[in-house]
Amino acid sequence: MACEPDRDGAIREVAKAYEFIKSYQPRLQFCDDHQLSATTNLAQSLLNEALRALHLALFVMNSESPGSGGAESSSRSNMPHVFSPMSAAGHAGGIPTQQRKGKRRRSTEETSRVILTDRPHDDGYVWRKYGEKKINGTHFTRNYFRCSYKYDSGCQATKQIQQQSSNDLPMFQVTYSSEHTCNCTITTNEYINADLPQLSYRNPNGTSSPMVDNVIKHEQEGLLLPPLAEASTVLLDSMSCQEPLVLSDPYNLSPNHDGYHMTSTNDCASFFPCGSTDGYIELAQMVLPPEPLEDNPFNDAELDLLYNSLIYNK
DNA sequence: AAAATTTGACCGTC
DNA sequence: GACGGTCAAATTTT
Repeated sequence: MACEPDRDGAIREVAKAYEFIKSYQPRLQFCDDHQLSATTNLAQSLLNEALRALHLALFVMNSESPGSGGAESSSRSNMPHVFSPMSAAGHAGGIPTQQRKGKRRRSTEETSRVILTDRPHDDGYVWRKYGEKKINGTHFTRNYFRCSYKYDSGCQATKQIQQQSSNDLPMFQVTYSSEHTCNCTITTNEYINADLPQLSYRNPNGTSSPMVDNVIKHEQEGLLLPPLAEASTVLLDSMSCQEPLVLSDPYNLSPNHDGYHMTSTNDCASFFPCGSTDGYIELAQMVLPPEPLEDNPFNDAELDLLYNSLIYNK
């Protein structure tokens, strides 16, 4: 893939930022819950989010390295993160001529979007699982979902969930195909109470565990983490191999007439253009503090380095 | 009993 | 023939 000319250098920079933040994080953990100031809380949240984002970035970048020998690298079907509607499903360019059992491969005209997330169900729609397959060259099965209102509203939206890693925070590649025509989104509360499709994930030790989205589990257990520290999603440009965007949890993927837009529950968000041109996503919000933090362990240059590492992989 | 999931079979594409 | 997306009967869950 034709990305950065110096990939190893970029990986080193991200790894450096990761280690830098990691080393400074304990400085913000001296306060107990009662002493936790808003500033420290925000800083801790930012650190958590930055660590998670950098971890994700490293994961993606290492996975993309040709011949890197990463844990997930293997044969053709376990392709790196060059997610393209053309290549992801091995399209042949023909529209299926029959509606019989077993019809497959979608046409090239059909829209698909690919994201990398640790919360594959958190998209505001109700899905029903209709299949599961062991895919060649991958360690995990691929799960197939259709819109629950397929037969009520004729909605043709489907998605595939493929676990990508078996880390403590398992990551999933989610491929959406076809747009929803059902207008059947659910609210956050409805989502929390909804029956979610069953999806298990593999732990590092190889055992299988039920997959429960973090936000649901935390709310059910009464454990509310700082909102910025919940989870991350990487939106992968499906056409141009642009750098992935790392999004923090307050962002919701919600449908609009064009597909999806991102909304934020955080007031101190800024808008940053994203280079994607395929209509998949054109604008991303990057959370920034409203003003310099007191006791901020980073100087401006370091923050610039972190920011550039996150956004541009510089 | 109804709804949801599982799983083997089917079938188009490569 | 291999692969993988979908179907649908069987099974499980609610």
